[in-house]
Amino acid sequence: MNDEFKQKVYTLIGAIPEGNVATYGQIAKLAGAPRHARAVGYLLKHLPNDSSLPWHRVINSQGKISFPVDSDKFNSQALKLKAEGVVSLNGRVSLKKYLWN
DNA sequence: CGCATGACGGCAA
DNA sequence: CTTGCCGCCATGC
Repeated sequence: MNDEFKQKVYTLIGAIPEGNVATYGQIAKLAGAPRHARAVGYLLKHLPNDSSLPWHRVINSQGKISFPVDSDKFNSQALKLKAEGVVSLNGRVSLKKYLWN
């Protein structure tokens, strides 16, 4: 994985305004690598704790959080999204909230 | 180099 | 709406 890709992904995620969300696929595509949705997931997973990126605004194409519904990760992300006005009933996000569609 | 894994995506049943 | 399967790709062993 090249730095170029990383940088773009980080930039794109950082560019997501509050109240909006984007999917892994969209991020990957806009980063110039259409089939790298999983690579994006990899990057987020290995994100440094001190990173200020709004990773919680990145969800999967099903409009849901990519974590088991009862996990801690899920709860924390759902909480953040809720705090930003993104309706996430049982992990679901309104389609209107997507930034790039 | 081969094989398994995963914060994914799309499609069929 | 729920499952299952398969394609895709970076990583780690």
